[in-house]
Amino acid sequence: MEAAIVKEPETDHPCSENACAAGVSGIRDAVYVLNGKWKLPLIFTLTEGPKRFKDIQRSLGDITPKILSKELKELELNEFVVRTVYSTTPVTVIYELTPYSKSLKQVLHELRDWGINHRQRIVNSRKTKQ
Amino acid sequence: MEAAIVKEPETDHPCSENACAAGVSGIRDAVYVLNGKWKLPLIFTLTEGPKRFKDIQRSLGDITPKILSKELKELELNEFVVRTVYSTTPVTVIYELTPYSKSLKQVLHELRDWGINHRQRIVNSRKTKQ
DNA sequence: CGGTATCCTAATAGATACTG
DNA sequence: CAGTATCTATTAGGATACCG
Repeated sequence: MEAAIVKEPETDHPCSENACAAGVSGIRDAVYVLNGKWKLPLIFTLTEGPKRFKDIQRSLGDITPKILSKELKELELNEFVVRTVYSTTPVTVIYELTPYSKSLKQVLHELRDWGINHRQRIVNSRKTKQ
Repeated sequence: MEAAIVKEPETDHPCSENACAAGVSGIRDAVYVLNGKWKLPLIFTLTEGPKRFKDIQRSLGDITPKILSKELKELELNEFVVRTVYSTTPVTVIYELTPYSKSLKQVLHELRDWGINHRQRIVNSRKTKQ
């Protein structure tokens, strides 16, 4: 993930015949840039508006500064996030989504709804089991 | 990921105040079960219909049998996939999506479209840069 | 074909402490 | 506040070989 923005799009998953290719590799390309436990939640929380480092940390609950820092850098590299420094004392740093990252709106929306639903399903299934 | 189906839904990401919680934790719950490089592509390829182990492997391009086996087991545990064995010689094993996994249809659709688009964006940006 | 077994690397992630 | 440094544990993922 050192320079994902110029990473060769994976043209080399030799799909069985022909039709399957586009779909599977579309998904793979998406998963590739949105990898890991934190990127999607992080982008999602920034859809609520620009936030400071510490605020993002609080929103995500239990991410350590080291990981958050790394994730933010990757998102910057891939042009999802912009970082702005204000020379207050102490400095204020604001992270916000780029216009491009708005293209993820539908994905995030669907994923969030599905996740909420899925959790509910698990909770229910445990109730009926006992 | 040993028994994700009974894993405690993560109620413990102490969101800053109130409104942010539902969204972020919805996303986190979704990412939690759909984790890793392969689950989404794997589910996607099965939306094309039931497939055999080897066929799935080919569809995904470069997944090793060990990883594929592990991923399929996790998807079975979480009730996304059903495994059926037919007593031919040699045996035929078919994997297919459960009705529940159809609930991921919109997610997969959006993600695939986004991925295709994202790849195109990168290709274009490289052209204009040179 | 449908997997396991073994070995291995690299990425992920967290704890804790510290700095400008 | 906004991170970095260090150190460590866990996991993901891959190579290769093999088995029924």
